[in-house]
Amino acid sequence: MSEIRVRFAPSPTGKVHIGNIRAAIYNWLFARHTGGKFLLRVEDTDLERSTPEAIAVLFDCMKWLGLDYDEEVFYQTKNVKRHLEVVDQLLASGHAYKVEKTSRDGKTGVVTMFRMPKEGAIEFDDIVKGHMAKKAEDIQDFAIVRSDGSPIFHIANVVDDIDQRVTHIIRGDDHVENTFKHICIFRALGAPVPKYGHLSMIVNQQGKPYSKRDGAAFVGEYREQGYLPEALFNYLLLLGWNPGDDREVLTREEMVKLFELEKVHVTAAMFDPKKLAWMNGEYIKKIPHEEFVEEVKRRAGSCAQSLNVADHDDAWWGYLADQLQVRTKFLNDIPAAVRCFVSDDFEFDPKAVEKRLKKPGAKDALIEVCGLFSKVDDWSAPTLEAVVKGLSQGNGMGPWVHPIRVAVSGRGEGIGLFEMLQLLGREKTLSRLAYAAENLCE
RNA sequence: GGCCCCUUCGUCUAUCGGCUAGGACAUCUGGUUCUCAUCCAGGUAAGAGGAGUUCGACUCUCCUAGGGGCUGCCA
Repeated sequence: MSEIRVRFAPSPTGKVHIGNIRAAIYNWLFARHTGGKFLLRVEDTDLERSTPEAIAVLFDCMKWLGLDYDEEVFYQTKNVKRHLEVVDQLLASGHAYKVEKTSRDGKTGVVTMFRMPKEGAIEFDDIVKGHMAKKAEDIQDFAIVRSDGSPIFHIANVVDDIDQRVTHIIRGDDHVENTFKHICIFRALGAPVPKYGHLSMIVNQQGKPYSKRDGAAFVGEYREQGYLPEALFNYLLLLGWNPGDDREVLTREEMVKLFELEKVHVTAAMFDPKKLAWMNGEYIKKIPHEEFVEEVKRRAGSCAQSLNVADHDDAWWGYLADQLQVRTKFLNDIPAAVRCFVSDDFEFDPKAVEKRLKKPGAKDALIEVCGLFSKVDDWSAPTLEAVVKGLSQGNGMGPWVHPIRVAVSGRGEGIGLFEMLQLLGREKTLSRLAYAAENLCE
């Protein structure tokens, strides 16, 4: 048996759909698991939409997800001559014929049709869907060359698969009906018929096929929203496959080792943004410390133009990142969370102000801690906590903690308060407490 | 309309004739805690419906219902 060769064959439209990229993931995993080759074919015959930019977006998405391919990229447009040669072959052998047809939009012209067998059944064993059979009489002859002389998908696809020596075709469910036709072309050409595996669709929360109207349907949008490629990859993989045990968060190595196309589900799976979000959080927690620190620095820069990363030392950034990491669900949440640390220009959440500062006693509490804090020599979280603990006398620090938090950060939630104060430093803390007591309390 | 495919908690799924139907997300309750988050403990929640085969069916067969795909000079 020769080596396994699979391909991902998208039309570059500038957007990479998640259903499509899942097919790429399954192809990639199948190739890596079996030690075969994962090929990329760009079906760029639609000259309107397949621009260099669109192709760049495709490459970018694949790189982002770590879908590396083997061999040279195969461009369908470069194989048109071959497609037409094969059509001549089919014409000569009687498997194809020309006929004058009128298209739906009323144009009349001569197209080349593939002649389907008129009796018997076409059968194949789909790796995911099982045995498939269809009576030949139920399938009409179909066009393979347009009246303008350009080859149509069916012939181009089959010829390219032959030329790329593809052994397994793993693609979307919407191609099952085409498979019966394609098998007939392979046979007419005397070429070996590849094995097929058809993947179910991903549906939205209404149970309908996922479309661009359902919010994030394109890979690029997840990237912009701060999802990690590993999380998207893992989530998409789980939509229709599982390792057979209770593991869900898997390393790339485990995925490659455990993936089996035979275990891919036949049923459509509903896309659940909540579970993806959870998984993203899981992956964020797993980011190595140093890497997360860099991520925080980078994102912090986007919320404070005047920020000079060097204003703080590595220990400071490391401490902040540690506090943040466990609470971060999306990388895009980072700027808002760090804003009060790197800039004095931050928003006060009206609800938090209402709830914590506009309350009787809040002003006095702030003034009181402000006085005590100003006398602290050792400006560290434990010391500051001891100060507030002393004030509360064991009755709960809430009356002090909440107003302080809102006063210094503008928000009702965030990292531990005393860690926050330590990071802010004495000067910022005291001036913000004084400002809030004076201007925001009643 | 015709042809093909599918149907377990709200969602993703385990189960390959023995099930007190398991896990995860979501949700709810409680614990830890200065908030949020994390973490820990626990709860609610499922075999579309109907026949049959069988000692026994979620697992096999058939029918019905519901859902999806295809039915182009799109891919």
